[in-house]
This record gives sequence, C-alpha cells and structure tokens, in this order.
Amino acid sequence: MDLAFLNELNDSQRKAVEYTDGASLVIAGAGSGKTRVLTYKIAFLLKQGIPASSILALTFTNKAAREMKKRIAEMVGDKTARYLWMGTFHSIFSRILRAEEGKTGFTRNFTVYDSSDSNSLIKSIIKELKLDDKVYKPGLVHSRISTAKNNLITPAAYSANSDLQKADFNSRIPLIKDIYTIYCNRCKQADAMDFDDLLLQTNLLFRNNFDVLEKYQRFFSYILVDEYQDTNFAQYLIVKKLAELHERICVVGDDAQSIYSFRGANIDNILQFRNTYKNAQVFKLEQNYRSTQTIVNAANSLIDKNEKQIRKNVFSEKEVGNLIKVSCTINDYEEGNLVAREITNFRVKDKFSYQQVAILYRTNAQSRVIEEALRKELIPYRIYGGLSFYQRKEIKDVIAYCRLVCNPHDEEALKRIINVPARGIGDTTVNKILDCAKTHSTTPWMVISDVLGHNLPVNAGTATKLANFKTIIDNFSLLSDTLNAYELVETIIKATGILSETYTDTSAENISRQENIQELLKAVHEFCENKEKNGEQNSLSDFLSEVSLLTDQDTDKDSDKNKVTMMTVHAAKGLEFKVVFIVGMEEDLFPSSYNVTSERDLEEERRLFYVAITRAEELCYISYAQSRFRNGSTNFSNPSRFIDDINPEYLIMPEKENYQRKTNRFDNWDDDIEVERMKFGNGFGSRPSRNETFIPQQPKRMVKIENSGKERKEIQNGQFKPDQKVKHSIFGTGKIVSIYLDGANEKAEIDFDGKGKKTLLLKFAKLEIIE
DNA sequence: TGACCGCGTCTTTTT
DNA sequence: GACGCGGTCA
Repeated sequence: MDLAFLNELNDSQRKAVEYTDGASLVIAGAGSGKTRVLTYKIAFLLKQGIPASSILALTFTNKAAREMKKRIAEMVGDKTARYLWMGTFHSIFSRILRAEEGKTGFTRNFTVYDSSDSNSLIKSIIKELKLDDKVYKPGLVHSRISTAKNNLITPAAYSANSDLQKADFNSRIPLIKDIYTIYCNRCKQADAMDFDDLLLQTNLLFRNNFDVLEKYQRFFSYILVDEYQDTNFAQYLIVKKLAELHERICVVGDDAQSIYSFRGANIDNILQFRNTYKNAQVFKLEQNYRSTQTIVNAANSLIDKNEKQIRKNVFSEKEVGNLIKVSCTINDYEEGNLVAREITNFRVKDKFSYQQVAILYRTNAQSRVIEEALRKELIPYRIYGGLSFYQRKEIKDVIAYCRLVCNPHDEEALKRIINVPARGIGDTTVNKILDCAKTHSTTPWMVISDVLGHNLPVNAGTATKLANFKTIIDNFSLLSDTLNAYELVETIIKATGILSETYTDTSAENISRQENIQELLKAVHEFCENKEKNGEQNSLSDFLSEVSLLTDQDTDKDSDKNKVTMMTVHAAKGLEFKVVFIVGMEEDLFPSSYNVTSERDLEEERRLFYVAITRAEELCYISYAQSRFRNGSTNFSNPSRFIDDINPEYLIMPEKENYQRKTNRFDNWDDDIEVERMKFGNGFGSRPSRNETFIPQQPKRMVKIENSGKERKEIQNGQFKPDQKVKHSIFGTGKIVSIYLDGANEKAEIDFDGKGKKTLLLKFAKLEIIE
C-alpha cells in the first residue's frame, strides 16, 4: 500500500487523516488545508480497502463535491473513486428518497420546488384563505415554514405547540399553522418537495422505517461532513442517526466561518460536537497556508471580539506582507472607481492577472455601481450570484415544461407555462381551474384532463384550448419513454415555439435569451453524454432530479477565465484570491441593519467579515463610502464598527482629516488622480448643511435623508417614549432607548434586561408599558 | 384576454 | 431602482 502521500501533510493534518476508528472533529482554521485533510482522509480510507460505496461524504455545495471527487480520483484512480457517495445533503438524500419511493408518500419522480415555486404556492394559498398578503407576506410565511421544517416540526406539531402559536399570535399572524398545513398537503398532492422537505422527509423516512435506517447505517461505514458549522438541526439529526451504528464519523469545519444561520444553520452543532459524541477526538488545524501574516493576524484580531467560539491560534509562516489599506470615498460611485483604478494599476505594473482579483460585497445590489466602474476601465469581470442561470425566465419556462412532462401534477410548473407562449388561457381560466381543483380536492391537471367531469365553468372555445394544451404535454410524455433528456428537451423547445417566440425580435435581450436556451441545451447534452459514459440513466426525469439542485456556482465556463470575480461574501466561502477588495464596509450595510437584532446576529456578521478577509492571499483592501445610493435614495453612512475591531497595527487608515472632511475631496489610493464631481441622485443637488453625520459617533446609525433634504432621526410617538419600562412577550422586560423612524417603519430600540439591546418594529412588537 | 401604465413596496445572504 | 400588482383600455 502506497501511503507516501501522507508525507505531504503537516503533523496535525496527518493525525486527523489517520484517525479513523471513531468520531472526530477537525477544527480547521481559515486556509489551514481543510479540503486537503478531507480528500486525503478519503484517499487513506480507500487505500486501506474500504469500498468507495460505503463512504458517505457530505459537502456544502455541488462544486465542492465535484472538485473533491476529482482530486481523490487523481490520487487513487478514477475507478476506485467513482462510487463514492459524495454530494450536498440535498442531492444525496434526494437520491435516497427517490430510491425509497412510496415510504414517504412521494414517488421516485417527485419534483423539487425551488424557493420561488414555494413562494408562489404560498401566495396562492394566502389568497385562497382570503388573507391579507401585506400581513401574511409570502416571504415571511415561507421563512416561518422553512424554519419549522429545519427543526423537524411538522404542521401537526406546529399547530400543537403553544409557544409557536403564542409567538404567531403576538406577531399577528396566527394562521401560519393553517397555511403550513395546506402548503404541505398541496406539495404532497403535486408530488413535490421543497428544499427543506428533502431533509425533513429524510428524517421522517428514517424515523418511521427502522429497517431503512438500519440498512443505510450498515451501508455507510464511514461518514464525513464538510462545513459542519453550517449544518442545521435536520442535517445534524440525519448524520447522527446514520452514524449511530459505527460512530465512524468525521466532521470538519470552522466555527469562525459559520455564516448561514438565516438558513437554519446552528453553530451549536459544532460547538457541542463533543457532547453528542462523547469519545470524539478533536484535531485543530492552525497553520494557515493561504495568507500573509498580516492578513491572518488582522483576521484573528477581528474574530477575537466574538464571545462564542472555539479558541484557536491560527498563524501563518508566509511573509509578513502588506498592511490592509482602508479607504474612504465620498460615495458608492467613487468607491467603484477607486477599485477599478487600482485593478488597472496592477495590470500596468503586471503584478496580478484579472482572475487573481476578487471584489466582495455584502449584498448583490452593490454589484451594479462596481460593474459600471469596471466597464468604464475596460476590466473584464464575472458576477456570481444574483439571478442565476437556472432562474432566468426563459430557462425556467423550458424547465417547467420538462417538469410538467415528468410530473403533470406539478402545480407550479403548470401555472407557469399553461399560457407560454400565449395560447389564450388567461388568469381567469387558470383561477377557475385552481378553484375547481380545490373543490374536487384534486390537482389542476386532473381538472384539465376532464373538464366536463369536473364541471369547469368555461365555454367551448376555452375547453378546446385546454384540450390542445393537454395533448401537447401528453405527446411529450409519450416521447419520454424513448428519448433521452437531450432529445426530449430539444423537441420541447422546437414544438412549443418557446424559441421562435424570441425570433421575431432582434433586441439584445432576446438574443441573450436565445443564447441562454442554447446554453441549456448544451448542458443537457453534456449531462446525457456523461451519464451514458458511466452507464447511468439519462432520461428527462434523471436530468431534472439533478438540475433542480444546481446553482449558479455550478455553471463555470471557460470563457470566464481571466476575469475579475465579483460576488457576495457568502458566495466566496471556500475560495481564495491573491487580491481581495471588500467594499461597502459601512454601518447598517455591513453589519447589515436588517440582520442584526441581537449580539448573536452581530457575531455572525463579524464572522462574515472574517470570511471576507481570509479569502485574501497577498493583498486585502477595505473601503467604505460616506454616502450611498440605496433603495432609491441617497443615504449617509458611517464606517463599519468592524473596522475598529481590527487591530490598527495591521491597517492603513484614511487620514483622520479625510474621515470628517466636509468638502468634496475624497481619499484614494492614488493621490494624484483628479477629483471627479460627486454624483448625487435625483434632485439632490444641495447637501444638508449639517456635517455632524460624518463624525463617527455612538450609536453609529445611518441617518436617512429624504429627497427633500430633511434629516430624520428620533421621532415622537404618542404611546412610547425613551426611558419607559416595557414588557415584550418573548424578550421580557426592558427599557426603551429610543424611538425612531426607519423608512416608513417606526422602530424602537430597547435594552432588555439580561438580553441586551434589540431593535423592534413598533407595529409588530406588542409592547406592554409597565411604568 | 392581453398589453400597458402607474403606483406602491421592498429591498441579505442560498441549498 | 426594480419589480409586482392592480387597474384600464383595445
């Protein structure tokens, strides 16, 4: 057995790889070779003769799985590696759920609803219940349902749980339980699972079928989990159950990089690992091979401000490197220019190529200004995230046809394309069908299949149109027995005229739509060839079962080589770049004011910043703007408190003078560049005369400037005043710090006894005045 | 039924 | 600024 590759590891990496007898936790600091440990460990297991098919490796993204599999194949050979169970939780367990069809009430061809399908279904349920969608906001309802599912709370349990009912009642949305119940019934009827179902149903499968659980427990003799800090309760429990028999489980992660709590990720899973697995070995990887000492030390000094963490000593033995330059510009527009100019500088000096540079931001909306600036400087870039390929209208339309062909009961797919291209079946008819399906407790497809039998109140013309539509879909379904995915998708595109719909128009938009459809065809083609090569199925439903779990990250193209990368910090997790620009480091944006209502949330934002900094290998730039065009108006902002969290010895700060400057000058990295005129939005020619908004002060709160130029801060409220003592149903008693207006929302900042300061929306908070 | 217009709302991150 | 919704008109 050739184990020479183990010599490529450092001491702690090697120990982590070689320990295979029981549970282990690998705490991997940023850049410490986490992926290396995982791949080498799997290779190590394989070399010892453990069959690939008995190793389950769960990753966070498809891309991570693919890359890891590739590396393992290089080490141990393609044949040995091929049968590894490696993928995201969602893709692995959707495979298992399909294999175990019938045990969960879903067939093996179940559709996967993406978030917009879920939202759309929730929206129609809210409408059917005649509820106000301003109160029952679909997004909000979805997130409540999602949270419930991630915590394995079924609709019945949700309705029965008095705490949840009380919370919903206090939030004035007591009927969530009904929406949740109906939502689940409708999904089941449509033979559709949403993302969260994939985890929830897996748990139900294992809970209700001990024999099935036992089968997989025996089957998977070794389990590895990557990015364990970002697992939620549903994922935690799946892993725990599967590992119960052997306890040969190895989880890898970094608590300092846990940034997905909004998706239900629970950092306690990693913090409490040793309580779950009493005999667990812990390995710490602390040497960072990625970044300069300055970057590592700066990141350490930042994360040190977090209370909740596993202390570790991440260090780098690379060169000391450059200090992190912090820059301040007058507005977001100049910030973009600053970044673009600096990137051009690199090119002139031949220091870095474009693909070694990344620009990271907190929100996708920030990409726009930066994009403009890069374009002006003729810098090629690639934006990740935002509207992903598979969320584009034309792609979703084609996919919806495919979904309907494989599963005609898929309500969301039906609604989407029943009138695309226009065939005279409008909203009125669709609503009648939905109504009718509801009263007959059946699916819309059944109604269309037998219009007369269901007494659908439409005229003969409409009935014919519906019959024609049904014939189209039925014909495709017949073809699906003989054609592979590529042939069928091609037929669908041609026969439905989706493509020809765009032919008439030669606008740039339509050309891009055509290209996208061609791109999709290419992807299906590749899928079919790949599957054929491996002797696997390549029918349309096989394609669909994979495509619904793909994301933008998975569509890398060769043409994207040598471009600057632009993405959110979240999307950058796991990646590394020679040069990283972190833009928009402003209070209320980063940390995001929407996100932060507690110290716990603030710590997550801080971890997010930590992730951003540690992406950089050699150079890291941080910038913030004094004003920014956001949500249709210009807002003044203060530098992020996180900048102060970094030990200043690693930073070059903008000169203090610039910090508070009242003139139109801005600080920049090249002092000789001419100052451009500030760009302010509509009718905002005159700046407010007050300057104090530029002076850093506590609390660092963004002051909203209306277009009229008026400044609004704290406001009067008839009922609530600062210093009042109040009681909240969840947070208990506290004292009001301030009442202020955020946009149109009246908010209260309250210092709760023992719970710290929180910001609440007055209209929802239901506060009781104590004194 | 479908195209178009204007208004109001909502702006975080993603498998 | 962008999008979705509701209303109006052909």
